[in-house]
Amino acid sequence: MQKSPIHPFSATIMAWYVEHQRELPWRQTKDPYAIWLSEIILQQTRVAQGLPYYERLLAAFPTVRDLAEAPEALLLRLWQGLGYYSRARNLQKAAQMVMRDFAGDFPRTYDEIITLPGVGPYTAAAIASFAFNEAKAVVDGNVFRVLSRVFEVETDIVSSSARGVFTSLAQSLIPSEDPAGFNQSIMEFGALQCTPAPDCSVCPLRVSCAAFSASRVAELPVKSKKTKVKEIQMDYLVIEQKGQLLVRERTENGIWKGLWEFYLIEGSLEWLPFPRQTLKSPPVHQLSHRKINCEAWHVQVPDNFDLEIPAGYGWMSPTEFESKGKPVLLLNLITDNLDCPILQDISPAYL
DNA sequence: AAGTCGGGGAC
DNA sequence: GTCCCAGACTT
Repeated sequence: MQKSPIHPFSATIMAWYVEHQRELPWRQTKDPYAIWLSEIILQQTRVAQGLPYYERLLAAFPTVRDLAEAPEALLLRLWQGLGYYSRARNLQKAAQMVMRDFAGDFPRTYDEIITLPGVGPYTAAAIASFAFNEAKAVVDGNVFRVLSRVFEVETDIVSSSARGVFTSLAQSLIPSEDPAGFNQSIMEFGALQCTPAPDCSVCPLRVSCAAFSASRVAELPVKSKKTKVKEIQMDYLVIEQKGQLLVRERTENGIWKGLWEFYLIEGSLEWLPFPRQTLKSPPVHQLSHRKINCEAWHVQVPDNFDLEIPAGYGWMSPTEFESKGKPVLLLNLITDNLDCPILQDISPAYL
């Protein structure tokens, strides 16, 4: 088998990487479990935001067995504040699959790794290359940006064909000698040098970058879609009786599944004949796909009143509620109303 | 192919 | 305000 010479692009970014790489903990290990954990955390998440979660989760669950056997509620509490909570649920499903289907030994090939829930083409390529040096090119947001500019690829990165186009290109550039180094290099290059608004004056690819030569750096990559934001209302009653709170787990599919919340007002609340004290409303909770307006009230139910418990809800002590994962919206609600005594007993800390 | 799913940082 | 981040899953 003939060894193809390394492409100038690959040589340049890999040399750049040697000089400019950040020291990140998941780059110091070959443990596929730790690498997998880091990749799930970093999906659609900046390094700075994910880093403390990686340290904390790896300390709490040092092995895939520890993760597989953990209570899901604990995992979601540790994931609190990171968002995309299905990542955490899939993470544990995958850990249990590794224990059951792979005898506790993390799968070693791209084709096996991608069968794990929560692991798609990007993550499987990342794990296979970083942990096992399999020559599978990663394609993430950084790779779209770098390759679209350097080679002036105008394929809309939102289109269904984009992944195939960019994967083929990246795969043609990956050197068989060091797939892991190439993958790390191109992503780090996109994260630090070829950023959305780059400083091309210090770029080592300046002379060979097609977009720079054509003064089209700002136009690439092409991305057509713009997500529209729906505005919704979520009002809460902090219902208290005998030092307990009326709360529930969000079990339905959708936003915040697996997290816990106070009594959510969906329609009218005529069923509750008690005075309410207005709580300070958190500012508008802005998500990438939702704009959530929130109002909240505190209700003290007399000890001797036999309240009819709404379906799905139950009484819980503030201490136990603290141990559950909660949306940041609720953490903000708690933080903003610490003059309400029962809310003082719920630590609003993320970590 | 389009929609859903969080939260936050950079500009 | 806009963009997008080491994307994957559902419909």
